[in-house]
Amino acid sequence: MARLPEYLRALHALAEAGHETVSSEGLANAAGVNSAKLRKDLSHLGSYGTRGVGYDVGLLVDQIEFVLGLTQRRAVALVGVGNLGHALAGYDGFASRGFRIAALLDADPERVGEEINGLVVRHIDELPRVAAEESISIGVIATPAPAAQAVADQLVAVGVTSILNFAPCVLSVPEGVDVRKVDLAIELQILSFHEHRKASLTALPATGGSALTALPGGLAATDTQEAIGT
Amino acid sequence: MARLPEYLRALHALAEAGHETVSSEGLANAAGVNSAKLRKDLSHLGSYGTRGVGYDVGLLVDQIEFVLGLTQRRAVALVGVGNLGHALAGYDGFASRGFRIAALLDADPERVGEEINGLVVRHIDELPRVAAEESISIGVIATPAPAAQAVADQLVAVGVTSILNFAPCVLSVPEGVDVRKVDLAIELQILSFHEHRKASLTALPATGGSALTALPGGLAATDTQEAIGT
DNA sequence: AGGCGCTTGTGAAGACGTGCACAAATCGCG
DNA sequence: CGCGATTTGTGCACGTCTTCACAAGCGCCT
Repeated sequence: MARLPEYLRALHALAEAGHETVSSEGLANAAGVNSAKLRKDLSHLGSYGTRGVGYDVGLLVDQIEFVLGLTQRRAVALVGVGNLGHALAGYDGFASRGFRIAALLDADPERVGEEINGLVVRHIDELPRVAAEESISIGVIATPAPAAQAVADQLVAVGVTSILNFAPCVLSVPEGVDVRKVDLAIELQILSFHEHRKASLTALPATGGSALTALPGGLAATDTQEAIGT
Repeated sequence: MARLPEYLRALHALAEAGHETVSSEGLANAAGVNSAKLRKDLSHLGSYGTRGVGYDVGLLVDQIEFVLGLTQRRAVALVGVGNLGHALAGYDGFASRGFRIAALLDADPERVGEEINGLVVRHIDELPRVAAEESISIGVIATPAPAAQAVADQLVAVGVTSILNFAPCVLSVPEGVDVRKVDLAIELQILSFHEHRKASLTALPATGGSALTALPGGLAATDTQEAIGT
């Protein structure tokens, strides 16, 4: 499930806070989900808590890390060392969550040779050699949109089967290759949609507004963290 | 819907390519979704294409931009000018997609006064004044996790009702405030999960592996762009 | 040993999203 | 004017996800 990493993060936080065990209710709160949902998710893993007590934090961490394939530290190749790529290369959240940036690549000769965080930027054409040196398990694309498809093709060609795409475009990849997309502008636009909806609702509480604003009330973007607590 | 921004991006690309109209099939391909789903989404907007012809690209762009509330250029306050925040401040994708970064804020006095992309970093305590000057409609949190909740509270206090959170933690906000979360490490972990699953499957095609790896086959992360095209 | 409170795991019901398949509608051409 | 090609809009069925509610199990206290 896509929620497992969230549970894992919450569990790490709980472990650091000194908790040995945690109830489904407690973990659900920390992860921002329903407790029943959490229990069902965990039961799908075959993970056993103990009734009347809760889940063993350390054990659960190990189990989830295993399921997520984090027992090995995965090597990541980052392509595109522009604005965003630069930030990603310096983001220490990767290292602390089970990943190792193994290579920085860019097509711009101007950028090749630059050192970021102890890693030297290499030219994208060296990708085959890089892949031979390191066992790249995930490719991250942080290039401009027009270059993204070509980069994806190159990554696939050297055997990468998981790609995280920050470029605002859809990638075409062979079957068996997984692509996840993160588009910062889209996130903002979804928020903008909610803002617009909220504004229309408060401005025209009775009429309901024009046909366009009078969308079904339940029209909500998925994955939005609704209001929690106070 | 969360897919509207994706449609919008595809439409802009089509418009630049010179297309006047587009069929649901064509737009669906460009946006990476099923054509039936696209038609249903568009019909929920009350948007009318013409049968036998398709959708008018320009008209559809206007409609979606209106629904998303992009007719006005929304002001964004970015809090946390660290690694990631710095990149976001310099990301031109925001400006070109309907947003304007109106303020850069940070708690570190060291960073206050720094100029990024023509904007000066101000101290977070100036947030009320900033909010009075500009009509902030969205707040972006790019701080370390421990600071995120406090920042969120401050944003809410000055009337911000939409927050994009890059910090790896869940935020607690009052009802009526929307929070979207983007966690780069989680995206990688989801890919790692797929990698692990694929590896287990090919390694042990018959046995199915241990109880933990033998997850229901349909256990897939949502929002993943499955293989498309060749 | 027995009972009580607490927590997990799960069955069932409902909501929701997805995709097929087809009727209705429009355009172009003879 | 009529017909065929094409494409939208949508009813329907299906699978998935979510949530409630409760039985089963565990530990602690007496």
